[in-house]
Amino acid sequence: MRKPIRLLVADDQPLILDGITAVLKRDPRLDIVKTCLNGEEVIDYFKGKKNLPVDIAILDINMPKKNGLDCMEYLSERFPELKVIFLTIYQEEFVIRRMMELGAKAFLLKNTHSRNLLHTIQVVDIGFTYFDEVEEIIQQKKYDHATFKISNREREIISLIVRGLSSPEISEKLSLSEHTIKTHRRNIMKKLNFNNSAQLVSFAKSSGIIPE
Amino acid sequence: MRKPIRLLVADDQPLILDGITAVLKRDPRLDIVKTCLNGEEVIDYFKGKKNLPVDIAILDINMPKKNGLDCMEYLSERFPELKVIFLTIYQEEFVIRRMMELGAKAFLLKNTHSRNLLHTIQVVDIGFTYFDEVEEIIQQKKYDHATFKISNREREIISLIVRGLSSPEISEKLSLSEHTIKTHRRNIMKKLNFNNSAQLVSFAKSSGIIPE
DNA sequence: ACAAAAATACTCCCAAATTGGTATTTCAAA
DNA sequence: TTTGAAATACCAATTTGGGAGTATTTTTGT
Repeated sequence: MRKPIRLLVADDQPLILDGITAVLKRDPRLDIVKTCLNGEEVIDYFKGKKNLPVDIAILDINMPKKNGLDCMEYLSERFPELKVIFLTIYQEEFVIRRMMELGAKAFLLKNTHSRNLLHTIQVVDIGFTYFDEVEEIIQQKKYDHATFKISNREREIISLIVRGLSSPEISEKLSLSEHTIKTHRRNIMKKLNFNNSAQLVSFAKSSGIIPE
Repeated sequence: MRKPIRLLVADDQPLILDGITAVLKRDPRLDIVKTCLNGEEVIDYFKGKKNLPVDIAILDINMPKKNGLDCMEYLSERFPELKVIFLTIYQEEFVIRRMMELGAKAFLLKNTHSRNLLHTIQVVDIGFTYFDEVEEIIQQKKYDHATFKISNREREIISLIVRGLSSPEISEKLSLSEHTIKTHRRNIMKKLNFNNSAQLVSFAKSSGIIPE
């Protein structure tokens, strides 16, 4: 018999991690070597390992501490042979681009069926790639390239707006002039092509562009 | 041996539904009678049934078609003996209040461990209730009775705000005076205790109070 | 070292949102 | 049937947000 495929699975929700693990355990060709609840755990696991301890890492993108993309960035330097499959509920273009840039082997939306996950693992193991719905996602996106040209400061301000802070409150919190915040807001609105903050918050919430 | 506990499980993400099901199947005292991917499926399953077909329904709150709360509202009229356990990633006071109002037997955050879910099922089966972290959630926000008294019209307006419409646009769309919209907005903000619409949108998006 | 991008900060103007008060009509429940 | 809630609509005051223009400093990439 072939050697089983060694897997690492990371998801920040224990129940879901347990669930995915339970599904995978039903397949005897798979060996779940390690499960992690956040990105730091993933990195810690690989730290100090001389040889590649798993064949495939299945990573949730949105995780506390370090997200899945950050993990992969770190890991693929040290272990270029490691194959990574991403799992996420979000389908944002900038995330997909980043993921492909990093050399991910597969991408699955969380609303997939478990047989798809099992199938993808097999396919990736023998060297293929699989990107679920990615073409549709990239095509149907109306936001232009500006979307992922949001700067870190802008992202930070979006995050505070989403958390319900007003401009005066943001300027207070960041120790900046209220004028500066207004400029940032204006630039954000222009880049993303919105006319009011409700649209911005709505977008930010559904897209996952904002951490947490 | 005791009769197994008959379960219905509903979650809109197939992988997670599969995962939860796989976890539950490991316990021989449990019998997963039916799984559903949305609220309509749940209701359809009960429709036409004379006798209660399951003992406990485990419902995700945020589901397309009909959400978990709507499901329970419908089901508990016809099957008051049905025990409902809610699963959600959100912990909005509004939702919890509504859930308790409807007579839910338990509430679990999705970041719980699977052993908690198994334990909760046992506990609920013998007639107890279990509300995960609910006291903390409710305590830290002083409850204003108005919270879940958002009217249908108000809900409709929240929905339009979330979709990015301004007050003039809403008044246009609903053929109402702009004054009326302003009054509704004021009442909404007061009832939910928010100071700006970003907070409202953020809340609406997270809590799932708005049917998409 | 230099050019480009990001971050900072100011001007002015207007539209929209927020907060307060008041009042009428409609409708369902007690 | 009457009470109360919901939906409608107005007036007024203030704050915040959105749009346009400009400019300086700081950081980043080549």
